[in-house]
Amino acid sequence: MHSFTEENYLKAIYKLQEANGLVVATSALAQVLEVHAPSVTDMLKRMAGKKLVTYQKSKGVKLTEKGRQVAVGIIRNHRLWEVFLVDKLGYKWDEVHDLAEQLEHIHSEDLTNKLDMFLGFPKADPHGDPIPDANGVLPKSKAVLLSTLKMGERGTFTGVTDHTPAFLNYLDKSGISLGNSIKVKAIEEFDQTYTIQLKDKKDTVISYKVANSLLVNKAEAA
Amino acid sequence: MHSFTEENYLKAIYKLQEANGLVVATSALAQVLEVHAPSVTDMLKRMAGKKLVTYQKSKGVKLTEKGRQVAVGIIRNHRLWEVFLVDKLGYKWDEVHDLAEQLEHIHSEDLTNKLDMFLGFPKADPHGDPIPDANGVLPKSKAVLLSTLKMGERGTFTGVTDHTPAFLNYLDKSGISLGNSIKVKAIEEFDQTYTIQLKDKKDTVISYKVANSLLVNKAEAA
DNA sequence: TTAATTAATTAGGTTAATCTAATTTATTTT
DNA sequence: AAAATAAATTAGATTAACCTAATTAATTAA
Repeated sequence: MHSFTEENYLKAIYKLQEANGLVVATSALAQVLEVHAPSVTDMLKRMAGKKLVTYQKSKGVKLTEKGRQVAVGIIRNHRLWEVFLVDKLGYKWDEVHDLAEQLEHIHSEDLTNKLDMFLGFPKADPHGDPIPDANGVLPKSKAVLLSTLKMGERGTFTGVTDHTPAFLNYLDKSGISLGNSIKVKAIEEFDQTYTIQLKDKKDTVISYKVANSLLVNKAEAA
Repeated sequence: MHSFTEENYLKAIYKLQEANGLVVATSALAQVLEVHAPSVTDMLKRMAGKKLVTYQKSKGVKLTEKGRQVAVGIIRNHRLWEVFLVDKLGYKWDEVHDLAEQLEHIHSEDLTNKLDMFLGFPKADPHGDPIPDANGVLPKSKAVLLSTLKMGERGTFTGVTDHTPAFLNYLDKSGISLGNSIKVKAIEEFDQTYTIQLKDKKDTVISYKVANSLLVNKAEAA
């Protein structure tokens, strides 16, 4: 079995690879894992020895297929436990991340699958992030940033790109919840402030920063 | 926070203290933790430094109050997770131990308490072992071994002292389940084999070994 | 394209948790 | 009580995961 540390490296590499391209830099890993660069170099060598990553000196790392499987498995665990915490235990969506960081390392495929069933095979976690299936397949999402919509366009709010409690709380406070349909009423040219209309609600003004952190499934043009 | 290793030592010391008396021997710990004696000596010194145990060279260890609190907290976690696994995920009582050994180390009192509530504040785990409350108080049980009952006496089966899957499976196979009322119909003098009557069932013959691994709440004499 | 800057690696250490082999301390047995 | 046995400790190593300081490699700027 893999250590928690290895699993955290794998997850971090996976996420950086998704976000920024093929190869991941030592410094990027050091930053997200909150360790110093030489520790990363060290660890990557060990992980390369276990065929979890391909590592080329001073060139960065990539996951091997084996590494990707492990990484996706952990993400699956994480997101399922988040659903459990919110749906079953009554946690709020901004409270579950740290607990899920612990729970994701429980080693049992069987438990994961039983949990999945218990939760009713959810397709996304409380933040709208897709849950990989038992084979490690992630549903391809067609969601786009709200900030890419033009005047008059509509969509359904399906996820966030900023997972900080601060941002999630802001959304709660503003009455913006997953599943809401949103229409762009106006975009201020000067500072790209968005005026949006939430289903059955009066218009709300959000900053570009916010619009750029919300994922929506764009409604088909009528 | 304490490491998983420390927590496992604390739990082991707690259980040995309960079972065998005040002070726990290095060798006993080495055996249950499946490590070698010098590792135990080493660890005990470090734990004594953290005031989790009182350790006297060559004299054995005891938990401090602080150590006891941590140990009982872990046992609380363990047993609550076992209830979760059986009641919510559909595991059998002989399958949950190893998973609970992992889950017990999730660090969050709040999670433990929310889980407790979600499960309906169970008083015992699937094997009948009592669950400590949020203050670390364990309900005192008056259960006795079935092997201490005399001819004609009755009781309710409330727990086991042998938690091995093999034994638990044997009980399943024999139709002996937690909560069953049991009456001693006969005790064979020669080998102490018990003939017992299960509620609504025909008589069953069990060995002394089995009778000595079953806990019952003795019925008051009418 | 050389110089300056930034990123990554090597070298050498630390800590927790383990090990084996050797020694010391306790407990039994004669 | 001395000898034999068993239990515990010390001594010295190992491994994973981290660190700082020094060096080398890669990138960017002049």
